[in-house]
Amino acid sequence: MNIGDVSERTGLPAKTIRYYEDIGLVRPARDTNGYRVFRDTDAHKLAFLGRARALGFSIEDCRTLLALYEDDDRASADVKAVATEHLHQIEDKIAQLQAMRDTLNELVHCCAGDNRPDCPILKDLARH
Amino acid sequence: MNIGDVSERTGLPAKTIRYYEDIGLVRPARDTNGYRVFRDTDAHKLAFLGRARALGFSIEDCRTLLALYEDDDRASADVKAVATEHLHQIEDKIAQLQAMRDTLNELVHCCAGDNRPDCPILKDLARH
DNA sequence: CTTGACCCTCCAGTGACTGGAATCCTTATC
DNA sequence: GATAAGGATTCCAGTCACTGGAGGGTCAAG
Repeated sequence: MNIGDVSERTGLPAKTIRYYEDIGLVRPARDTNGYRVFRDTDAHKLAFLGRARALGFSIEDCRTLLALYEDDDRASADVKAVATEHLHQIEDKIAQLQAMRDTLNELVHCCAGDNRPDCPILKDLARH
Repeated sequence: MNIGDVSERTGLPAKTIRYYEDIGLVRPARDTNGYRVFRDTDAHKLAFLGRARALGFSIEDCRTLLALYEDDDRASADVKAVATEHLHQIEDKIAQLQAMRDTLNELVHCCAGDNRPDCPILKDLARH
């Protein structure tokens, strides 16, 4: 499989796949012409990475998760710890964003949005 | 006012304030010794920026908002447009994160988290 | 033999800072 | 006057996870 095929299969851009090789997440073989050759296991790993990234895991988390995935002697507790920590971070982020949204929502609703200069949004930002 | 004073007043790190000068958001005067000299209007602008950033506005949005703030002939509609667009982006982001959270939450709850290797989180990431 | 679709590497840029090195200025104390 | 602490300066590099682009090699079809 060339990089284009595996890109289509996994939905990851070829650039991203090359980058993942660069940082050691996958190690595809090479053809005599220098092209990367991906086996099914490589494609599988990349799909795994794509899904982990889609869940918001950092690259380093992905590296850890991949290592755990390939370790038959892993403890599921280790996987759960990574996921739980990540879950907490997501929850924090959601709370932050919701606070922003609530404030913004109120400000936007208070603003007439016409051609006059008077604006409660700016007033709030500039509050003395 | 030196950078340290304005940093304390606004809560922005000195590094950040220098960076904001670098990208042209503020233009403090200079003392004969080369030190930045911040007037009240500079401190005020920086506080404005700090609050806009805290609401998640991008630097470019902040630049726009600051320009609108300083333009007595602004139309509040222009401010509202920036804020509304940003609000939509935040709402999208929240929805994304909530979807991640829901998936992760379920996976985490399904995982025993013991010393056995069997793990539904990895199973989901690796789904064939 | 040419065309177009692939593939390769390498370098630079993104956003919004942040850390660190090396140096200079000010203020207080001895 | 020396010294030390604390604060100021500049400049360079790094963060994260890619992404874009230049410049060039390879392959299959017509």
